[in-house]
Amino acid sequence: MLEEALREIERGSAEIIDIQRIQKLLKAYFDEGKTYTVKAGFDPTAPDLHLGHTVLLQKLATFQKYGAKIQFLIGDFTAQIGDPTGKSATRKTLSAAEIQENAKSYKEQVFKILDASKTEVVFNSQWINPLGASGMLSLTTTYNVARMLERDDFDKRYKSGTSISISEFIYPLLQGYDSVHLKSDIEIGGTDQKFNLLMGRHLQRAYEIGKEQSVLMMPILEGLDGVQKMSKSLNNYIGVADEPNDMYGKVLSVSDELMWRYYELLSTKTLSEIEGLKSGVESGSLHPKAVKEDLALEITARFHSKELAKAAKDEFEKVHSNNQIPSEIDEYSCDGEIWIAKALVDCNMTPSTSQARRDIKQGAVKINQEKVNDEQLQLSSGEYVLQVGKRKFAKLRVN
RNA sequence: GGUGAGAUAGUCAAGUGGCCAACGACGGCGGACUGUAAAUCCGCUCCCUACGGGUUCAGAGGUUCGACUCCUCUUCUCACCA
Repeated sequence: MLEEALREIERGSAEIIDIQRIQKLLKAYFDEGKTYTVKAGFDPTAPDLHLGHTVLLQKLATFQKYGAKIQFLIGDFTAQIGDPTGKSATRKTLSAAEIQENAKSYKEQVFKILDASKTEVVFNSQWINPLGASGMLSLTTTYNVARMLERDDFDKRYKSGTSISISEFIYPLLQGYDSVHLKSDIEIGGTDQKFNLLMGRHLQRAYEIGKEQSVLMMPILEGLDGVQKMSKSLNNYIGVADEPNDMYGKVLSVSDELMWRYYELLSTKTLSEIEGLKSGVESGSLHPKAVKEDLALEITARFHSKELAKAAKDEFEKVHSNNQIPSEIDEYSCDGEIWIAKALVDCNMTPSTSQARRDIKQGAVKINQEKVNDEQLQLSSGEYVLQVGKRKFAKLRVN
């Protein structure tokens, strides 16, 4: 049991510092039912979660299974500074109102994964504000500028003469101080957070609270392309708020290789179950597509519901396996005869008539399931189902 | 503050007077093959009812029959020096 718990906790992690302590905590839980705390900090700047963010949440959920109390920290104070990690320029500050708003939507999304009864949501302004100038001052005596500048990002900016605000030096200290205040046993975060996470250990020692948190770092999740990190700006993400059909389709579109990565980091299946699936696929007794469908179902169901996930699966099969028209498609109408290329633009299916012509030339355009060959085609009055490529559909009524 | 280099389509990056709507790579889109996979192969990739026309190569002027290519100024980026 302890063995298995450890395996699940280590699962997918990039680096763990002081694993022995985690072992001890787990042992105390299994032997005596003692709980412990796991802290994870979230920046309330970006409340639009995608699956990349849920990797951490998933890990927290695993900890919850094995006796952890989660300290879900919303860095409302620190967000006013902005984490300098990986940034090449000083960041803008957010207003208090914006932070509150973001924090709220955070909470709404997060409890789809975490067990609310074992989670304490805390805001670090609660203890940082009372710290006062003197508290802040004594915090700054625990570290020095030379070591701060060892950090890669600071180092680069320092050498190139780019501005580093003093407040940015404060950021890691405050994040570390959170661990002091919360007396966290473990803190988890992304690999990019290593410096900040270690600061927690340093400060816990400096403040002599009698423990030093273990640190568990999770890797950055790859996006749909399987290469770059999942992010909104690269448009290779699966959003937590995505529609069931989109979500299901996106999961199914990842490569087989990436599927295993997603299983490891996103699925609630146990490691041994996943091993079973893997050997099933290798031996040929399981079709990779079926395994991927299960993953897509699981993920869609988590953020929506079992029923909606099943419906998304059915819809998907209808459209893609059986080449039928989706049940819900956008409808448009226009007056009078219309040129096909113009119609495609008007229905938001192509960005320009030039593109529309190219698509027609390449045989990508269908009307009522029939391929269009004539670029000059005029649509007279009637109802048409337009299709470009495999996935773009629209219904057009010409009056 | 001084000197030098540079700014080209979504990104990177060729082109240094006409052959340039601009090589190539990546990305994206489409087609074939499939499991809407991946890999692979092929095509497309500024706009316009188009064998033609229009607007593009940081911005503004200028030279020229003709400029992405030459000159001037402006803005921004980078490197070296101080």
